[in-house]
Amino acid sequence: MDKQEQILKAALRLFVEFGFHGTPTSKIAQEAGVSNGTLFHYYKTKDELVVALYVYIKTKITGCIASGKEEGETIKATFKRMFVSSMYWALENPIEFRFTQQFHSSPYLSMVSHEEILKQTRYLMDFMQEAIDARVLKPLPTDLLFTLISSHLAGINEYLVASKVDNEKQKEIINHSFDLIWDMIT
Amino acid sequence: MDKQEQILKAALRLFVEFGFHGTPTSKIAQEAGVSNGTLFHYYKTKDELVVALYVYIKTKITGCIASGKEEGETIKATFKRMFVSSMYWALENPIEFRFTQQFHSSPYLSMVSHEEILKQTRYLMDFMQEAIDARVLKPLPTDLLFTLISSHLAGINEYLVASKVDNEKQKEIINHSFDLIWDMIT
Amino acid sequence: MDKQEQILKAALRLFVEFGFHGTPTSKIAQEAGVSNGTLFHYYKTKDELVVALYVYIKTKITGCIASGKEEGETIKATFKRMFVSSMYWALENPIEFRFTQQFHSSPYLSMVSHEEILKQTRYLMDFMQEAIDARVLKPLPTDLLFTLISSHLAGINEYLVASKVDNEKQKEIINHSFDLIWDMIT
Amino acid sequence: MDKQEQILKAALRLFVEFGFHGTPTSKIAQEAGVSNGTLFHYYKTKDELVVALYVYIKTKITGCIASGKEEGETIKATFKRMFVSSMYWALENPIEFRFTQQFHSSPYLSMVSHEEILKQTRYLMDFMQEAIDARVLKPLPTDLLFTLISSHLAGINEYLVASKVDNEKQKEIINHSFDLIWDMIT
DNA sequence: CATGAATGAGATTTCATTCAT
DNA sequence: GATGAATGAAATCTCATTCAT
Repeated sequence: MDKQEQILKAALRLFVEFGFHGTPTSKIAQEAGVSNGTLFHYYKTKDELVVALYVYIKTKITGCIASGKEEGETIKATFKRMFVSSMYWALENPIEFRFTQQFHSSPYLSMVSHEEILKQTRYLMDFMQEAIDARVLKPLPTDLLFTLISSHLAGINEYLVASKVDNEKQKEIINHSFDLIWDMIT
Repeated sequence: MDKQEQILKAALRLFVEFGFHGTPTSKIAQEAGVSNGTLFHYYKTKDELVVALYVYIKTKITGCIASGKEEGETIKATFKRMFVSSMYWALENPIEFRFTQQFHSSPYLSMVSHEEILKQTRYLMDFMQEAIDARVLKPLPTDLLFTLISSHLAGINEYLVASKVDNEKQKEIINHSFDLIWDMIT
Repeated sequence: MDKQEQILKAALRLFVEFGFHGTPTSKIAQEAGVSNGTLFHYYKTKDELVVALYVYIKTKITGCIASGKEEGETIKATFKRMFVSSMYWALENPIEFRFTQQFHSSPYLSMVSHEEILKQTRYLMDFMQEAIDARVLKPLPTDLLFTLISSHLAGINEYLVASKVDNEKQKEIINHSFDLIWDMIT
Repeated sequence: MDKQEQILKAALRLFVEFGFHGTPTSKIAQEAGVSNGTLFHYYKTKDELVVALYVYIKTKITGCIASGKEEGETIKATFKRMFVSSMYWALENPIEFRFTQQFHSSPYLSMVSHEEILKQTRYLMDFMQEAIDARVLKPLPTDLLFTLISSHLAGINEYLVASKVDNEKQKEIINHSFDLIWDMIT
């Protein structure tokens, strides 16, 4: 087994359950089945581990959202595909999603290099700029659009998790919420 | 001087700057100009202080949002008044607002008693239910509405804080974002 | 009510239940129904309170043991009366007795002034010396005799408390244990 | 060097001199020549250290008392051997003996598991039961016998330590005190 | 690469004691 | 006399991090 990945997996579970500061590195090592020292062999500091975990997860999300593009898709279709797949990713990976939420509202966020952030968001930013240039989206700043959509997604997700609706209803709400946001930005 | 309030003020500032765990109680006491023991005279534990601070701030927000009601206001007007005053409260009290954001995505949230949460949200929940009964709002669950609006507000606020637009533009965005959300929920 | 006595009563109960160091002065004050400051009004330090409580209890025991002397009693009869009344005192006042036991094997013992100790033991020491002079007791040092009898008493008491025997049996054991000790020292 | 044993040794010395609560863990670590953290690496809490020290010492005493058994010894001889070796152990290891005394009359006693206590006393209890079955000892409950002998031993020890008699005299007193207790229980 | 004993700075919390009212 | 808010020294315990094996 890849010890590095075991460490990340253990860290993820524990961070979400107990918070970053509520999780000692010793417990992560123990849960991962490695020694205390090994953790620090792979990650020089605890902070580095936290950030590495964030980048690891973010990369998975970005890949997931970007995939599935079909030829000749309309902008709206692309948008919807990305919106819906983000939504389902969050629903299917609640632990990972909660981790990113926690991370965003923590002092760790400022430890992620600017470059890394750009790398993660570039794809979406570029897409939105194109959509604006094509007169499909309203000519709003792309980061405002990004923020609006993200917070909308987070809101819907929070609701779906909290009020356990059945799959049918869930699908309906997701579709509906896409329409709402689409109306907002076009 | 009320030492209890001095402690809360100091805690607020430091928590937002350094995070809950990045702020030792000793620094809070020092910043508040009281002894270490005094802090623990008023709050049995650090956790208790954090929760007390949350309740203190939440109570202020709730009071602020609820105030200003005029006779004969339409539901939409009431809604807009509350939306706009929430927005301005967040903009005028960025420290307090960031604190509540931090608090919500922290393990401390689960330490707030259910009763306390109800007390804070009842007013809005009741209002939304009435608006639904009056066929003004869509017949969605009030907690979904609440979550949607909250995350929308947070999104807009984040954007306004990040991209420092002038007052005129700010006002425009707020009005516009109200229209967007109003379209979503009616 | 005499606040001083209330404090002593509360202290006794708490010291026996939680130990000297497991009992904060604040809890004593609370339990006694007086303010924190009042406790320190009567006793300058916690140590002083502990010692005062010891002297208070010891005085009661000594008085109890010395009382009941009848005219023309033989030395053995006097001895037995004192032995038995000590035993019953310990059984009827288990809290007080346990307190003295705790006190004896604690660093507080060395805080009791030599004079105070003499005052408490003089009566018994003198009596034993007379008994030796009268060739009734073996010519052993009185403090050895004292230690032997005390530890014997403590041993029997511990046993009687631990193994709850009925009154009849209890009486029998006490009488028997007197005979044993009497054989030892005569 | 075994750091764990160094810690126990330092703790023993300090506990006897200053009491359990008068001895901060920091001083134990310092005296043992290890860091503060090391102490807590071996013993999760101070309480755990205190109890571990007790078990450590008790095990040494028990081993010492049980050893030296010769073939064909009469019950009385075995009894005397154990009595005398207990006495000498206490005299030669006054620090250890005082520690156990302190421990017994402290709230820490209740933290020792029932099993551990049984393990320590089984040997003696069994022996006494056999002696009773052989009609050598009076048919008293073994725990009464145990308590009586223990308190007698403690009493004699206290006296011998307090009144520094010469070796000759000491031996005489020990022998004599054995005769006394033997008369009591047979 | 892997280990885990060792470290020690630092955090939270307790509590005897004081003192202004 | 009585109060209890205020104090701050000190205690226990945690935990990220290092390093010899």
